[in-house]
Amino acid sequence: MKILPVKGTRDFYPPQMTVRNFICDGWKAASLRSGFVEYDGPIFEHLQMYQIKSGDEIVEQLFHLTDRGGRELAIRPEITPTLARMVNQQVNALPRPIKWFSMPRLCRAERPQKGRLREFFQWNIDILGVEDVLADAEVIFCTLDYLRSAGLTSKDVIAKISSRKLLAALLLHLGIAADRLETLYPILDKKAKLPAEAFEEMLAKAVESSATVKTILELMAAHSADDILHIVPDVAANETAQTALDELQRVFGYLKAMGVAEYCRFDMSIVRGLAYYTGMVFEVHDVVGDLRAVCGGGRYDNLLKDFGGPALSATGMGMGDCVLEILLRERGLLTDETFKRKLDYFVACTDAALTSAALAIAARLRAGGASVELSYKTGNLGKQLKQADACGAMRCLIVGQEYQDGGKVVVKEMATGEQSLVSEEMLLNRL
RNA sequence: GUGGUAGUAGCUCAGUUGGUUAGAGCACCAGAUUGUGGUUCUGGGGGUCGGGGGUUCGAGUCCCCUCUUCCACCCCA
Repeated sequence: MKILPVKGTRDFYPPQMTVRNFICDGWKAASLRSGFVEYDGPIFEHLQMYQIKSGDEIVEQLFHLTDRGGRELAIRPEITPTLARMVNQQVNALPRPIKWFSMPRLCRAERPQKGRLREFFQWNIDILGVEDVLADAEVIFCTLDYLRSAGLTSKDVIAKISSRKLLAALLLHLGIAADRLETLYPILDKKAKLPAEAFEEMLAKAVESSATVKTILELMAAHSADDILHIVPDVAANETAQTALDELQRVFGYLKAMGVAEYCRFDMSIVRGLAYYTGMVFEVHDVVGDLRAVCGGGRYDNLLKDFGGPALSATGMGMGDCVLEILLRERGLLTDETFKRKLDYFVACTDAALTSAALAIAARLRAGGASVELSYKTGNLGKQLKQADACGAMRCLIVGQEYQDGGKVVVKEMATGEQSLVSEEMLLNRL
């Protein structure tokens, strides 16, 4: 019976694995450049852990199971709860600031579509214990630093940045009741995902005053502090709003100082659906705009307390591999040439009697740190050169008559076809 | 969970109103070529036509169910 792969999963054959490693290596390098240290947790956790942050609906969207002891478990659909649990467990022993990154394999029981599968990898960076917006700027910088290192320019991607604190202050200022904010966020978050009319209709249902609806719509299109002051002039006297605005402007100032300002844009329509964000929020999108968000993040100062720990401020970002890979491919940043296998040497042997000598040479080269492949067949040299070519070997060593006669091997440069006769000692000295 | 789309070799796809033993290109393996690769030529292996059921003398082709893919919703941590 033929067994099919599970819906929404991927098999990583060697070429695909090369792509995955390319992405993960880039994530890791960027994290380390910015001073983050790596952590990981178990691939499953208690189901309850995901309900704390996201409620009961979440159960339908993740893979859960009951173990033989009756424990309700879930395969992790995100790693932030694990991070919160791990940090809380050792919160008094961890040196501050806590700058951690991870590249977990996650599973979500959703219907697969473009840029979204049921199993994927997600780069997470988080800074805990820093209330200052410097940490927010660092998170955004590290994200952009990676995207830049992958070859994406400000013509390819844009970081849209806003502030939940600012949005909340503005909405309260406009007379929205505090207990209405949480229901309003998911609606505002839909602005870019819905046609303008449908969005306005949804908003009108949630907000009574049509004048307020109009003002909110104007605010959603704001791209600067001036825009906001123009739309709501009397907000200048609102202390909370002013503080939030000042913070946001400091974030942009820091991002400019770090040389990534060209990627960044203030955009009030970035809200994020989740209730738990408390400050800066941001998303990176492709400039063309036909893909879902490349990544998203923001400040979440209450989460650790919600997980039974002390109040500890936090800010972070998550980036999945699916949309990123589509984007990198579309921009020609993942080409076959990039992933051609590279091998230092291929050892060919033309006489079965010299097999041991060829093996010894290969082993010494390997001991010297070179990558070496060899043929498991002796004889037909043409066939072995063909294999050397297929392996992506830069040089082919031919162990044959010359070795028997004078202990030398033929070194053939695969790119040029140039050949030279070299002693084994000289060969090893080259390493 | 809802709607649409498609499924024939490892991959990309042909396959006539239902009609003999289902084809091509690429890839793979072998030979031409037992000491010289990328080119070329010759040959070979590889298919339960996604799966199951039905109609029919006869189904890759028509009907039903199901699985899977891709796309759009719901959701998006």
